[in-house]
Amino acid sequence: MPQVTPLRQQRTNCSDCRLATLCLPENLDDVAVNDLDGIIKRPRPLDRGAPLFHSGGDFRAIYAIRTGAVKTSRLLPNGDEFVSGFYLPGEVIGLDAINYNNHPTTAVALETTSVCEVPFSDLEKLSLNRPALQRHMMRIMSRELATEQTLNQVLVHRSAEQRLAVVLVSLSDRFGNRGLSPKRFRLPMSRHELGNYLGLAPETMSRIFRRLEKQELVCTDGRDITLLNQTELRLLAHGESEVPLRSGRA
Amino acid sequence: MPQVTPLRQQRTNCSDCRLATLCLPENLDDVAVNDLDGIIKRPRPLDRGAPLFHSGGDFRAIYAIRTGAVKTSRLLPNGDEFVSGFYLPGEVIGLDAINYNNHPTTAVALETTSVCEVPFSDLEKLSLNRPALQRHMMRIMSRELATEQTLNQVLVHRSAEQRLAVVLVSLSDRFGNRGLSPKRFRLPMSRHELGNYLGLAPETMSRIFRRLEKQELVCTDGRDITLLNQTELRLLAHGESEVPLRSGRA
DNA sequence: CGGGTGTTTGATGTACTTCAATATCGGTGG
DNA sequence: CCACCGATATTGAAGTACATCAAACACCCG
Repeated sequence: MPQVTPLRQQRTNCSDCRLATLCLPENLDDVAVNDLDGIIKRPRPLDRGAPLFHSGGDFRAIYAIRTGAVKTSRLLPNGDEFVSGFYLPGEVIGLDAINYNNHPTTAVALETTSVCEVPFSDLEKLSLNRPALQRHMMRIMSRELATEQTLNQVLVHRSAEQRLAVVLVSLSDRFGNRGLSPKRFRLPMSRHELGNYLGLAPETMSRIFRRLEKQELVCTDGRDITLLNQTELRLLAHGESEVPLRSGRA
Repeated sequence: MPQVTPLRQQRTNCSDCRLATLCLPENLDDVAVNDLDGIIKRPRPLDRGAPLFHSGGDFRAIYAIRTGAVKTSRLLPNGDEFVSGFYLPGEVIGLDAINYNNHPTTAVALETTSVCEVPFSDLEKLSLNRPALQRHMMRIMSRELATEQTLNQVLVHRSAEQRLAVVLVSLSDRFGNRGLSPKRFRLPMSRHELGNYLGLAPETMSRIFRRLEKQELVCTDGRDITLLNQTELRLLAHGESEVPLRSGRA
């Protein structure tokens, strides 16, 4: 597109994107990157609360987040919402829709969010001739799978305090990998949403946060979080602290 | 291999396998099936308790179960075991190892079990030229991902009774799809293992089973299960019963 | 027929939920 | 800029589902 690029849309191709190391396979050659770039759409940013796709909606594309944050959730017939994930820049959503050809979850922007839209049929065709790309797709999905399994076990076998420690550490790592501070960050989601994700009541969230503060592990100011003692927080998250596990015996 | 096949090893290729509809993509032509068949190894059956692979072990292959049952679990440094999944004939394990190139879980046979071993590097090469196969791999992983997410929400947001209902229904469906009775089946795992998987103490498992029996939903005799009222059990499992959810409010 | 494992049952404890009320934040308009 | 409002967060008191402890019981394979 040899035309004037609006100021807002700098960095609209993969080769310039500073998230490329997270998004793209390492050993993808320039030609392949260009091909990939060719199929990617970059829709205008979503406002806070705007849906990226709806539960039950047709599956057409997967999405890589460029800026902002997204939550995915399932809506039950009775109106209950179950939050299933939070996604940050460089992360990919929609992979769980490939099999049934429609999205099991609804994805909503938690703040102003811009994404790369990758039409899946194009991606499939492209990856047929690109070993690196095919492998990358499998790796992303495999990683997601392993993460989800780990999460499962955390949620099932660990106390509220440990669950919260786990997400805080996870967010810290993810912010860190994106060049932001792993010590101080702002939660993109409400306590309510975070609690829902962890299977905890908002009141419990509040109490647990206060408990972590009393232990001088974290310091909170609304959604702003400061990790005061990462080492100890990680021990807590990994269940290697003195605190016993829930249902920990064998 | 034009040589005499031992009696035990009947049905040693994909085209004859009655699980092919579960295992293989629908629109894979005969040539492709033969190629696939060429890379698959069929090791001798595993005895009850024998490991298929170990946590931390090198990732070389994924495995499709032919007969028997397998459980996967993570072992914590302190000796605790977290059961992460149960797998039946036609199901594939090891996909979570692709990304980090080693297995996050240990897989153990719950009864005498035979598997198809699919070396992953061969599979990758093969699927480069086979759109149907590449798509199939993605679909399997996508399905696994969606399943895992659903499970997450079940475990986090639902009561012990509903969790048990969910696995029973799941097992019923899976046995049904494999040509076995969806009403009567034998659990391949102990109550302890099932409880661990669901995040429940064995004592709780026992009590919940008795509760389901009192409600005339199921009938148990050790590991033998009979589903007496599938409709109601499914309602319970899907949270549409009168029984309230745990932490159900939005 | 024993002993180890897996299951059941009861009594007690507790982590988390739920309910209810108050406090704080973030935005909007006077 | 402050007043106001709804949404979000906090705090306390009471209830409950499940874990834990302890002991009896069934089962299976030697």
